Amino acid sequence: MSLHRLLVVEDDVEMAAMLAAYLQRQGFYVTRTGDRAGALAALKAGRVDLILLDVSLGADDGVALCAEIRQAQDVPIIMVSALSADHQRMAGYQVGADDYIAKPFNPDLLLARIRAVLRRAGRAPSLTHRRRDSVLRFAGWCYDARRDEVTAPGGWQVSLSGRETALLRVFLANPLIPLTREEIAAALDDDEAAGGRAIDMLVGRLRQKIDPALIRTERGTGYVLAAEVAHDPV
Amino acid sequence: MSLHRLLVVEDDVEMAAMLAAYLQRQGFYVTRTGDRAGALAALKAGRVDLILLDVSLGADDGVALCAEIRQAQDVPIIMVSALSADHQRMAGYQVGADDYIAKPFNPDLLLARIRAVLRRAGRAPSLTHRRRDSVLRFAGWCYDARRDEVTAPGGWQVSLSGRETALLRVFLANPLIPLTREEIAAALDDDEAAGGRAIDMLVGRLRQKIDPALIRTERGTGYVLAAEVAHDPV
DNA sequence: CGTGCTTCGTAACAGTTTGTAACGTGACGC
DNA sequence: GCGTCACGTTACAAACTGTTACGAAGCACG
Repeated sequence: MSLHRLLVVEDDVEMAAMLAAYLQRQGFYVTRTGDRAGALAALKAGRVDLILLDVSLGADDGVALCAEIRQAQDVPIIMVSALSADHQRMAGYQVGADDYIAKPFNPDLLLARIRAVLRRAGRAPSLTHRRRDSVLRFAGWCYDARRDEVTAPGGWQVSLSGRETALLRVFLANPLIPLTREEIAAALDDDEAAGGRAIDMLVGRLRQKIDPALIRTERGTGYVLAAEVAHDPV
Repeated sequence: MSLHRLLVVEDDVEMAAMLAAYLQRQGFYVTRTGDRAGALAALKAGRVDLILLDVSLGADDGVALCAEIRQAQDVPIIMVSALSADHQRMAGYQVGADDYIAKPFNPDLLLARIRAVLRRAGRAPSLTHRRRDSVLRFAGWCYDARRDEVTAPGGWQVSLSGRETALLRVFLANPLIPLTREEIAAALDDDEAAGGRAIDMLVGRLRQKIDPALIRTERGTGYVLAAEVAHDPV
């Protein structure tokens, strides 16, 4: 079974208890908290698969909290609220909520929607690298992940530095998806690189060694690998 | 910009037309169909980023169709229905829908939920139409989406900047449809541009590079691409 | 420990892109 | 005809990016 970990952020203790009991019976691992500080602490403490976030949290604002969480993490968030007006719902979606459920709600319907979001989130690609033990082909080029070797369409071998290889792998893991400098820096586990122009330099050097047209610039945004990638299992 | 491809499956022609027009103005590439056969054909023809699926399709059953599609593909599906009872919603989620929206609905809320699902699905804007309709012809001109190249009727090549290309694609996605500045800004994912006269400048620069007569001004309203667009499969 | 090489970052410069401001011009209502 | 306002166009400034140059850090080797 799933054993997903849910975080219920709800300041109404009775409501939170009922919700937690129900969800636990449905096979989820539930953490409860009632305010912003508790939610952030729980997120810091460990991985959370989905957040049920009440909009009205007493002193704290659920919408603002949603935005705050979303800035740092891509964790699925379902907002729960007694406020059901369209503009209030849209405010929730605006700050990155995956769904917005008005109180009172049918618990079974909530469950269905939790499952729908979890299913979808489970398949979302992340910025992490994929399997290393394969050969990737893109636009006539070839990257052997086991040997860290890059072969040009003509058969020539190109030697990349460690950092260039890491960058290439980031692109290969996210083909045709525009990546910001911040995302690239994060994928390289190098937060400092996000500040200066190190990423630009790196991209420039990689471009010089492989086909410059393969990495396109998204002005004001970042860079994209302009080719599809085929994974050859070996 | 977005340029996601949506498939609207709706047997009420008027409703479908309104929906398609609205979504096109929001910068989506919309395909319409009214029944199961049409939906399956569209899915077979090319990649679709999201399906808006009406539950009541005359002879066909939307819920069954959803299940059928889900068995074959992981494409995001939002069900749309006049049936808003909880058990009917749950039936939708049961067969793999990502969201379920009851009619009548606020178009802006629908838009927010489409965006939420697309974001979670992690789909890069579909490049299918680039491949399948990778060459668009309009009034003797030609736009190769794969290379972002524009060719004049005489055969000369015109080089457009990124933003000019984006604007041209917005027009090509909405031929003969008058677009307000706000709609263009929205399609360009640039809310700031709606305020000043950036859109006017952009249109002016695009006009200068291609035939000025191709983009007509709707005084007091916005601009129209004054040509039909043919999609050349490649 | 010094030397030479490679790698990788910052600084600086130039070319391009794009928005704002300003001004003229043409269209529309009267 | 005429005033007003939307729009086209020019000029300019700011931002972004590619590229070069250069220096620091790491590493192999004698």
